[in-house]
Amino acid sequence: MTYLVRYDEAEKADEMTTKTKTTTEPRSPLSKDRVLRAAVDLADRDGIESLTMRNLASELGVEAMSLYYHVANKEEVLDGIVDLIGNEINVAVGDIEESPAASDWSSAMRRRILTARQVMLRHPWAPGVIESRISISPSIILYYDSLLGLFRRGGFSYDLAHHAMHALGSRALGFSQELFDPADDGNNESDSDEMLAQMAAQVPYLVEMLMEVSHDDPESTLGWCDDQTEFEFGLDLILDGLDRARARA
Amino acid sequence: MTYLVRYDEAEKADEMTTKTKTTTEPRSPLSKDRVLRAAVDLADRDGIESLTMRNLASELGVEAMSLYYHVANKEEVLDGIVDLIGNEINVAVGDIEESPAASDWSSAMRRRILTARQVMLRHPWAPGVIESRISISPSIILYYDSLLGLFRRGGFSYDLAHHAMHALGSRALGFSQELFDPADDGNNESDSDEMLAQMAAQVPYLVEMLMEVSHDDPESTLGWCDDQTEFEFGLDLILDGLDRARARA
DNA sequence: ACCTGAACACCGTTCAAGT
DNA sequence: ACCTGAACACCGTTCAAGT
Repeated sequence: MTYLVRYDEAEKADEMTTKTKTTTEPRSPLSKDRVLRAAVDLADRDGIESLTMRNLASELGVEAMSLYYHVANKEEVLDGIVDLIGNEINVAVGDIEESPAASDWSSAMRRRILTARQVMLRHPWAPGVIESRISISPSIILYYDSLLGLFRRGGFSYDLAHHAMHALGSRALGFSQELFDPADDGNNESDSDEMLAQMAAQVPYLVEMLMEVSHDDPESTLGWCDDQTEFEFGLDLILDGLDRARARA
Repeated sequence: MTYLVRYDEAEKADEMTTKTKTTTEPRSPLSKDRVLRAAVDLADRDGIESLTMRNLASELGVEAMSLYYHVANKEEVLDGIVDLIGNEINVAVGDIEESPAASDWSSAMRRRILTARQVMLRHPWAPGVIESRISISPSIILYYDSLLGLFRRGGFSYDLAHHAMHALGSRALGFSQELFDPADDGNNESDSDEMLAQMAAQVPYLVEMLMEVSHDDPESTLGWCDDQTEFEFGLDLILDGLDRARARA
């Protein structure tokens, strides 16, 4: 009886593999890979704060303690899901030509980074988890190495390429954690004009700026106000600067 | 008796005000400000993971539940300590001349940002907490407004200044969360040569780069491998790019 | 007005025990 | 080999009660 219940719960989380199984084989046993994939799905669906060991277990139709047979602890789960995201990036980026003309390193890198960004937009929790990791994921090392290869074939010294990777920072992975989202001050548009007038005395430049510019496409926003347009502006600024530094060297 | 014990514990956390108090007055009552300052001290001393309501309370010689009389919840504590850091930045930045020659907006901003970075280096937990906040701190809004003023007086349109703030991202506050710290793979130097040889097949460029370049000053490192040299390289790259964009406009 | 004790609903994790 | 029940040491937080 408990058995059947467990089966039903697991089926929800993993319909496809279950359907193709023979009916006598009750459940494919848990594996580290299934645990990690379920963790990504859970974070995608309910947010990273819902990713607790207990929630993750129940998603897999299992008790929390069973997870510890497959992963050492929650840190290993977090390391693991970052690595899955890294794989997703590497697959997505795989289609992009590897050896562009040396003069064109910049647009090749641009395409890679914007592709990585597409992956991040599918997993909005990923930037935060990536930044919380102590050791770096193997798949993301591979991604970095591919960027480094582009720099090298584009004529960068290792020294400059090293600076370049640092200058890109998290932008290399397609995101830039923004710190200030004027749209997210908890006001709707109607009362914001009044609000702005009151703020003008304290932060005159900010208020004037907000009255002139505004964000347009909320769909492309990743967390704060890292929207597509701003991301590309910053990215191109850096890529241009790097190309000038390369030409100078 | 319990009374005296409480007094002694609290004195440790706040010697100065206690010393100047009359001996009949036992304790200055808790206040939101004292709670927040104790929270900053605790995070500075023992790390942000030690900042629990129970730890914070005992630091103040009080029970955890007492804190809730002064702050609504832990989120308010975190918002509050970020605001304290913002104040610290504004004080440190206050000495810098406000109205440089228009042509010199860049070096004036550079000084401000590197000053903000000094504050961050004193509070290594601050970047993480800042990025975790939903609403922005008033003191940091003030800081942003001062940067915006520099852009404006330097000849930037609001539109370009807006892009510029986004391009700077967290660099405006003096940090850039780095994602990859090759030095932190858990190896000491002796076995790393062997290690590198094994990695070479998978990530050839990375290995070759690591053999050529290395980080030198661990003192200037903020968390990952955001060291002073790399931070300034990235910052100058962006500031240069922005100045070119301004001249073009 | 300010602080507390007891309790609640959560965490991650250990360990001995089940099949 | 794989999973579990009970328990532990922590969280943040509520609420009625103390002074």
